[in-house]
Amino acid sequence: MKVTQEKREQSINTMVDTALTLFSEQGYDATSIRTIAQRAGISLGLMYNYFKSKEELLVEICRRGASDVRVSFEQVSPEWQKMSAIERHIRQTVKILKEKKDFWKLIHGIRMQSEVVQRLSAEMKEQTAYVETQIRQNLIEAGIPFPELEAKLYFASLDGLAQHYLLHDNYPIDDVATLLIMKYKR
Amino acid sequence: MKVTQEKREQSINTMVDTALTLFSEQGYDATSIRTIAQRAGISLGLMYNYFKSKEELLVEICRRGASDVRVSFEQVSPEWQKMSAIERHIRQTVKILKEKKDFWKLIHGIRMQSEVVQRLSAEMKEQTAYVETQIRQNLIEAGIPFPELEAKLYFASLDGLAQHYLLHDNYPIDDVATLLIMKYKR
Amino acid sequence: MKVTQEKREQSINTMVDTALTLFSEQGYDATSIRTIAQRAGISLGLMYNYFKSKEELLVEICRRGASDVRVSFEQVSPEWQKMSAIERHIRQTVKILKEKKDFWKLIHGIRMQSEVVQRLSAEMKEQTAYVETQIRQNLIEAGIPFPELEAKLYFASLDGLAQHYLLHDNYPIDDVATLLIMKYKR
Amino acid sequence: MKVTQEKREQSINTMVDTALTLFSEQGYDATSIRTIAQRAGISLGLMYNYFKSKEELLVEICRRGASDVRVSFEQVSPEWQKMSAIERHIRQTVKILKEKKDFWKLIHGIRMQSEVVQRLSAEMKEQTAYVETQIRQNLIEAGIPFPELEAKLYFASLDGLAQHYLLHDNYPIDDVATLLIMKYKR
DNA sequence: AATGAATGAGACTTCATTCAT
DNA sequence: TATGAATGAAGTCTCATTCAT
Repeated sequence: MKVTQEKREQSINTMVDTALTLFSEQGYDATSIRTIAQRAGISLGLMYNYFKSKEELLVEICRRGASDVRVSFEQVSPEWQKMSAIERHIRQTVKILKEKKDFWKLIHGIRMQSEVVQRLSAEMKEQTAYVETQIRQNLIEAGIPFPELEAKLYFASLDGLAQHYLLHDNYPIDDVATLLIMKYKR
Repeated sequence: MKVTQEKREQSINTMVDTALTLFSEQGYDATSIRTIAQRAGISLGLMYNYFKSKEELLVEICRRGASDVRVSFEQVSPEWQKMSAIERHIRQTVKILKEKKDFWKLIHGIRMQSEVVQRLSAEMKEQTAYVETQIRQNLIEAGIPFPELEAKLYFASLDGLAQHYLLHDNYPIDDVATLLIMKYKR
Repeated sequence: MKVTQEKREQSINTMVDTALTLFSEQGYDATSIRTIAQRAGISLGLMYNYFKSKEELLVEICRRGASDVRVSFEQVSPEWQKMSAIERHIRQTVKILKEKKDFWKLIHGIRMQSEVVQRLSAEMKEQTAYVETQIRQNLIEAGIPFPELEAKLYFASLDGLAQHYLLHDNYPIDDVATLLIMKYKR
Repeated sequence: MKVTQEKREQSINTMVDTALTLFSEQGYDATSIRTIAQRAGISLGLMYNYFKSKEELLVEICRRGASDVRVSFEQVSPEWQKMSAIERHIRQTVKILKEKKDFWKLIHGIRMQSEVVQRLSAEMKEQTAYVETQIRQNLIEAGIPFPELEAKLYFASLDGLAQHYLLHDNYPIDDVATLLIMKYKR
């Protein structure tokens, strides 16, 4: 029973990891279930013992990704304690981006078309609503005019940063992030 | 002969326009040639008289899009004469974005996976290299440190702005753009 | 244009005929589209140019079958003019059964499970409602008690006859039909 | 040991009952072994410890159904003693039909295609040959002409009755059966 | 005896593309 | 030039069945 459970989870992990890699490399649509199965070293049919469909597999990948984000935002490393909310947010975003580059490549690659990802985005927004509130609060406290618009610009900039990091090799994300942080210092 | 030529061009225009609309609505992969032909009111086979393949059609769409960008950047409206290079660049970008929303939705929707679009991006970069130089020059002249990085941040921010405009309904792009411009005033 | 139209119809006829034969031999579920295509000498994909799905093909077969029934019931051969409504109905039913044995084998083979066929049955009932009225009227005029129940028994008997004819080789349907007719003489 | 034997039989009973229910609801082909196992609350693999295949399971269901028929025909309730052979046969048939509606729905649903059921039908004919002889004898004694054909018509009518009872909700089978019986009175 | 993970053939369906007319 | 019939590879998904534990 326990062995079975373990085997099951191991298989699922293998599938999810392989799928994520391939999805991020070739795109969701361009990756066939057969290819995933082959690369994962399992049979085609096994996928369907655990996931009702290809989309379900995508959903699971997203669920895990979202979970990782949540965890990552919850555990603030000690050295970041004294940072401003914005600096911490940027640093954390960059960290997550680097750690889960595959996942974010997948997300950014399909978010314009996929309903799944749009649903996920909405959910993640809810999760990180607290962070957003902090950011906005921070902008207000800094006496910055138009804090609402300013927040929009902030998120757009950070998103663009992510996009370019995912799109270009050797993008100096840390340096550009530092520059962005400086814009909001004092 | 000339009439024929005109009919030909008109057919092509219809095809390209219809394809662009559908691509931006449903995505490139999810749109079939048959659907395009039906919506364009022409026969399936005719598409292949004008375009060697579906990808060729995409290429043509991109060519036209790139051309529009070039034209748009060349003709500077009089009222923008006295703007700074950056302000002008942002305003023009926003203008192009609004005018060709379909096109940009398509581009942003597939640029992460499609080689075609990556090639196009490279080409467009070459086209707009002059603009980029101007921007960088402008940053330098403004005495801003790290002009290279600063340019990267600038383009990332503008790209993020575009992304959010394309992604969200009723995005107040003009206001956010104004805010971005203000960052570079003086 | 006309040629195209003809080719189209010819292809469709071939498909429908082949499908009907195979469906009646092996059953609807057990017959694959691939098999139909092979036997019809056409490519697999062509089916889907004309029929949205396997079920749609079944629907078309049923439509044609129902149409045949309607036509058959409309044209009463001269020698049947003087028959009673019931005798004529039985004779016509037997005639249709023999002429379209394939079709009826298919129908009787799947009517217990298939919604398609149940819908069709309902439609055909509407078509032949007039006949049913005639039968019932006839039973009433013959002074038979419980005409409603009697009509039910009549249709059940006729249906059972059909069933056994379709199920057993060399079933003497004409003789049994004659016997049934005699039950309702005078 | 005996306990084991009992458990075994109980498991088998559960499987057979569940399978019968599902087969009659959705049809034999449309019901998967996995679904049966889930609904029966046993594991997928266990089915194959008791039945070599899905068809074997069908065979067992049919065996039991046939056995029930035999038993039912053997035990004649006292009140039916004085009925004619035909009246008794019809009443018994209706009784069996009602008691095992699931089973008969399954049988009637697949008998046109399934070899299994055709084999079973043949076997059941042998089993009930005695009854048939009685019926035929009865028809002869009643001085009815063409007793062979008459027997065929009789069985067809009864079969049609069954078919309509299985096919339509609230079918007044008792009343129609009574009417059929009356046809053979005296 | 019992479990359910694993398999792979095969079903339906879509779609870019070709080609005869 | 224009049509749409025809093709067949490839994709997703199902399912009876096997087998290690």
